[in-house]
Amino acid sequence: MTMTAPVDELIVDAPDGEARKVRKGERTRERILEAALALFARQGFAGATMRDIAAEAECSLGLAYRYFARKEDMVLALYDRLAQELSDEADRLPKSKLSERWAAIEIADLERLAPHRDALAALFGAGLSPDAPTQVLGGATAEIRERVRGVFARVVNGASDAPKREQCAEITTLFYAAHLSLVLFYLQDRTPGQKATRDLIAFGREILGLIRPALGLPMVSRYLTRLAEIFAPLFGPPVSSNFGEFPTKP
Amino acid sequence: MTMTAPVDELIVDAPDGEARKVRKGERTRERILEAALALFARQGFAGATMRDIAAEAECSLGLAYRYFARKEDMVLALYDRLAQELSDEADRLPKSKLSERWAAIEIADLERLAPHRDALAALFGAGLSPDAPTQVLGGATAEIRERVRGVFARVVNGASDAPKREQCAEITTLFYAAHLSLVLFYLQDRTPGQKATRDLIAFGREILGLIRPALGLPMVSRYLTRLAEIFAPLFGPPVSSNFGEFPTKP
DNA sequence: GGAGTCTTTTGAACGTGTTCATCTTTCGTT
DNA sequence: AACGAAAGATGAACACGTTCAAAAGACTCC
Repeated sequence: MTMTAPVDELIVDAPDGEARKVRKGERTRERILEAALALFARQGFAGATMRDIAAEAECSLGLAYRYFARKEDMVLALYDRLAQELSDEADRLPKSKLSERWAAIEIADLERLAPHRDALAALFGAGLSPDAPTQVLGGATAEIRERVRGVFARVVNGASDAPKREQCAEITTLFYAAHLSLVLFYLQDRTPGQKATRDLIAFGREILGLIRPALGLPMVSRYLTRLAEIFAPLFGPPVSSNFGEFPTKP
Repeated sequence: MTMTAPVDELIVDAPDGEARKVRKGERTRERILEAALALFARQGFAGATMRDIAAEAECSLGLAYRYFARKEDMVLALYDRLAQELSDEADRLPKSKLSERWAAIEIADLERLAPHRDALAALFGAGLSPDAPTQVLGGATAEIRERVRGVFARVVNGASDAPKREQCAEITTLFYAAHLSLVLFYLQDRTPGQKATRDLIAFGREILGLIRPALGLPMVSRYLTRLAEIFAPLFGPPVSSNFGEFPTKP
């Protein structure tokens, strides 16, 4: 979260108009990330070698590893960025019905993901293994998960027909679960223009609108609680993470 | 599907009581596969190197690659085997209610998967990428997919309260989609004894029992049809596959 | 039993992700 | 100005998955 404190965070000397206020390494990290993302887009995740990336960023191979311990961490940084953008998007959402807000945010997310399908698939794929260093639902990604969860929390709470407080948390959990499934679906969707995924979102919107009035019923409410309780442990307690920390090596 | 015909399939000479009726390579393949699965179980998928496997199978590194073009193909062969076993299991299922049969087959499957979580996670993970050679929903796995689909087709059709014919195909598609999701859930389930997954199956069984009487309603029926149509293209047309073919190299 | 062909097997070599000991630069302190 | 430590950067080296040319063996047919 917070960076391991370097001797001083920023130097406000400002020799020229713009940069130099941040640590040099931070700019290097950015340069490497940009190079990586450009290459991922151009030749795919597997097709872009770490040596290619280093060359594109005009640095040595070893330096890339100083800022990104694993190749997938580069995609993780991208995912983090996309999640932040989505978070902003959620704030701009009109105060309409729950079903509309849900569909809107999912469409917005998929549009954002589109240019990076290949890289994201690699990230999710690598994160599937139970002992993977960068697990999708593991400790290293807890911060991002929390951020994405926050997106859905605001989608739910800000709706014109938002359910009552206690139920909002459950719905948020279920929305997050649905979101993960949707992304996986999307990554496998080969239909032109990802029509299947769009249809699925439209379907979800309809069902959600249909179901919304029933959320107050005790029986429905009880089932939702149970389902949310089943999913909750998988999204896990926010184990302490150190993703995003600034490297400080001995 | 069918193996590329070798000059002669089997020699019925039978020098000793048992083997020698199959081609030598087939026995070698089996030996390598057993070695691989043993090592996967012992040291995990990533922990078992191809050199380890070759050593365990007492053959050269190159030979392992003659029978399994990729490391993941070894897991694919395991998955194929498990799918076959599940298919047999489906035939042994009592002619009970749909919800019971569904829950029973899922529990049976997860019990089978349990010893190979790590390896299967690697297979699914590697297959996530759109350009992966062994894609989960790609051409190379079409045969297995068809087999697993068949399992659910029999689960549905053989139920004491089976829906009417046309709807069975749709339900089968949806069951297959649910199955894939369930396996992914299971692979991420860290709760002791995979309690969350078991709870999820129990939940599904309840809901299914609750919903079953409504399947005949035109409105419900129409929604199911739509949903099935959304999923169908992802499971794809059975593109010609050559997984399992016997190698015949120039 | 020998020529010819198909099958099986080998091990060296390549490319890639990752690690690490080491060098250079930066910057605060005296 | 000089020193020393922390930050930044390098590239050789390693392990692993994968490829490939070629050897060795098995079998057919004459």
